[in-house]
Amino acid sequence: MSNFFDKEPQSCHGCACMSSLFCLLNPDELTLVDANKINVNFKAGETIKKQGTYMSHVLSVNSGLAKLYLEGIEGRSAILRIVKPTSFIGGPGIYFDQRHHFTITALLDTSVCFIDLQVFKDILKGNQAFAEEFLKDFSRHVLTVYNRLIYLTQKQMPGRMADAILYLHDEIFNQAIFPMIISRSDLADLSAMSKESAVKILRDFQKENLLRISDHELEILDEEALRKISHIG
Amino acid sequence: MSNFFDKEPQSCHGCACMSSLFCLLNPDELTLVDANKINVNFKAGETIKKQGTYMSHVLSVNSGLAKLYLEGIEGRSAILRIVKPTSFIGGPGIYFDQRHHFTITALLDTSVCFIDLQVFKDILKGNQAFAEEFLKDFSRHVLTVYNRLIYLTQKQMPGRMADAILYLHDEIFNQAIFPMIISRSDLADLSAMSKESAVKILRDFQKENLLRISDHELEILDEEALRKISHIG
DNA sequence: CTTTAAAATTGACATATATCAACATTAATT
DNA sequence: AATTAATGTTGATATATGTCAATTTTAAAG
Repeated sequence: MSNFFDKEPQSCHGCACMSSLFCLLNPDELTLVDANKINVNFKAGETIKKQGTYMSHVLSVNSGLAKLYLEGIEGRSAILRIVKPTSFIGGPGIYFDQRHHFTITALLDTSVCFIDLQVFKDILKGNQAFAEEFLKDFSRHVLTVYNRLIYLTQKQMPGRMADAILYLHDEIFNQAIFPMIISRSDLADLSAMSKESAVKILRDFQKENLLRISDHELEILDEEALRKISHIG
Repeated sequence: MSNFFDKEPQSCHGCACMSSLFCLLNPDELTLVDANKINVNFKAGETIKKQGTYMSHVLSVNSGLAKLYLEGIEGRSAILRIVKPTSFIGGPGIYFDQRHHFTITALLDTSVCFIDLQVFKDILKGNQAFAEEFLKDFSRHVLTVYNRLIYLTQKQMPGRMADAILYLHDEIFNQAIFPMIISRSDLADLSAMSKESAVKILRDFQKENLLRISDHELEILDEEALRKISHIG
């Protein structure tokens, strides 16, 4: 899809891919970011950041799609969020131990800007509105994790899968039909079950005409029923 | 246990109960906190803060013990942490929506200071070291929630219960024998299982001489074995 | 001290869920 | 087009876990 000519101007000034957080920077701060960022393109499937590594930069996703997940026990994963453009990605390591506490993998070809962590922190110190918005973003993330903890531990499989699909609908794609770029294994990691169980639940949902998965797309046919299943648990 | 005469000086200056975060305040800031805080004593069982209510203050636990939990589905709870003195309690509501996103209940008679949120925020703005420590504390909390999410969704009951007990040992009491002030129901909420299952797992642990629960205390008899169960899952 | 309420305990049972192994389908590579 | 690898699918089976109902123990209240 990308070729030699579609490269961006490479300047943060006027960058259309800038995540909303950075809109709060003044021109000087933006110049500083510009001078201390690296832009990298990842192919689908590639690892953007690996849990446990040193955090030298914070991230901003310009285009594409990625999954952000905790690496758990014996190779199992818990997906915390699907990252769509344009999103800022920091994490608890910024102020705790300068490590990444989750792994990020590209689901599609994905363009990411890496912004020097020290520069980012310096700007945070000097720009109150920026700092507040950063904290708001982080807090919102924490709330989604609270929510995930509840629904993953207190609902059973159909409710969890319904929540995963409604999450994709409400937060990522915002339409009843969306491309099925998330594998059954990913859906299992989003809803804390084995991939075989995920397949079976999805089959049941299709039998009951709640949704359709074919031609690389997922269509929600009965949103109300899905919400009901989510609600019942 | 408390009587008319054991009241504190009521000044933050030189207060022995101050949580470590507030040690980073200068005298003027501390005076400001002092003038905008309320101290309240709760009896065991009382609700200190209720999820969903407006966040007018942040909290500091001076003495006693409390449980901090998410209210989930159909009255079920997920305990995020046991709060021991002296601890600061903020939460994602500070910068997101000024609401409390968890409920806090006293497990013992507990003394809490409520510090005006706006005053707290104002001090954060002006004191960089204080702000950094606040963020570090919040980030540490987020990491424990990540950890909880993994172990609650990827381990089975014996591993989860072992983790709950080791959490009490490592983080709260720091000794092999500690008072059993946490009910079976609380242990169930700490390890995401029914209280009947919690009872059965604890019985098994006692049969295998991993621990002893009697006379209102819990003694860890075989820490290594517990850690092994935690590790295996 | 007695009564009542709350918490803990138990076993039987139903069911939710993972695992396994085999197979089918699709995508990637040569 | 052929081959390989990855992903998806299925049913049979074992097991983990919750629910229920009955009972005991402990704590609280009069």
